[in-house]
Amino acid sequence: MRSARSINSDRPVVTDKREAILRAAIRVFAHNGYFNSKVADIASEAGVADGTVYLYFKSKEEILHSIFDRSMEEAIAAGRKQLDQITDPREKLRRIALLHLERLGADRNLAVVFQVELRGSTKFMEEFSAAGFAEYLSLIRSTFEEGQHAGVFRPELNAKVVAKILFGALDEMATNWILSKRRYKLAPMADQVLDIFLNGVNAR
Amino acid sequence: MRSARSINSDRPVVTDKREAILRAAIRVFAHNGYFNSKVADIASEAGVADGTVYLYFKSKEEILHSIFDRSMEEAIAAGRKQLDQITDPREKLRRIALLHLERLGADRNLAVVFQVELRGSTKFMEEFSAAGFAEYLSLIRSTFEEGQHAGVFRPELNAKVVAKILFGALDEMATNWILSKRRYKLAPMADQVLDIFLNGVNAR
DNA sequence: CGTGACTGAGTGGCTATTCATTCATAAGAA
DNA sequence: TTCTTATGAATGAATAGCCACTCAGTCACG
Repeated sequence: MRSARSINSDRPVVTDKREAILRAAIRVFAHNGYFNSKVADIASEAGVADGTVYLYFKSKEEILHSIFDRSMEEAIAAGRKQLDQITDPREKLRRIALLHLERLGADRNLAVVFQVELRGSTKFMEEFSAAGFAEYLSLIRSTFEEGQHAGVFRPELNAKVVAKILFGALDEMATNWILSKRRYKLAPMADQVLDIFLNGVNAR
Repeated sequence: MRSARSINSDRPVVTDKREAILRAAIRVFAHNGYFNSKVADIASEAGVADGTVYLYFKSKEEILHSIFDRSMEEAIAAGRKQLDQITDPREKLRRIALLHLERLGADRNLAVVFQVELRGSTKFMEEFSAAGFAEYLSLIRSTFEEGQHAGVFRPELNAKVVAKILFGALDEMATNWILSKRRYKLAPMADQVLDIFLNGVNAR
């Protein structure tokens, strides 16, 4: 067995083993929690030796970072692309909410890492907050502000607060979905949230 | 120096050292995170020896549990008491939201433990979820249902989902407040949340 | 052969928990 | 009051176990 290489690359192509380790880590973190997960567990879940993990990642912590960075990047890129097609701010927010819950609903393990493991320390929270969450929140906020200018949302509302409310509501849907024993589809909750939310912020 | 004893008690009064350790733990957990906190740190912060911690708590984990249990108990008791005085469901929800944010806003360290450290593992989440969070969510839900029966809230809404939305919004206010560098009062956010929320769920 | 990806046993550092010992105070005796 | 003994809260050094990370060696391939 050998790892794939791209032509003209002087380093191992990052896709093969690296990807396997990342996927394994998501599963292991989701099951045991970040702090209770051993690097050895991740390695064996990925079908590689302990040491191999360190050929692709500097530390256990970097694995968690990579999971977050990659997923967030994907999500935001996918989001922006879809939003370009839409002009109505209400419809944009609906799409954001739907994408949010669809993405988490599609991979329970990833959702656990996002909803639970990434929240487990202020250190992570602050780092991640700086990176992705803040950008995401501000995407919601600016969309809302568009709507205010367009006259479809109540102009006296504080857009920052509104963004947090919507985000918080969606976030709670996701967390509850993870913790619930009962299995149901997450994505459809988006409409219920939006129904109430839009009713609350619509200009009358 | 001696530990306080209640009259006719054959065991050390639990308030003195135990309380000191609990308070110290809140500070230490808030600063370093649960998993990065050493029992020795808690002991020294509390001004006792390492071993003393184990005279009052079975394990490090039990300390975290105790923090949660005691705070949650206090909060729910205080909440129920205030709610008894109110009949209008809208006003009840407003009071719940206010109490929620006032309590967290009053003690930043405790808030960090609640918003961040307690979320750090599915294990904790599930245990705590079973105990206190679920009860809290259902308090919100049943209050909302009262309002539906009284005809002040839209009857077609799913009360469970509505409860999660309100909780999620408040929860996000608290988390953001903790992570924010800027200092502002948390409690007043309750009104902004309720404004939008009630607008969203009011029967027209 | 040469290369370098891969291996996995071993190391070092760390820390939750234990327990033999100390000592302040209470209780009893004179 | 003063001395003696008993009690158990408090201590903190020592233990025991864990686990992230390293590195000397293997091996498949070109």
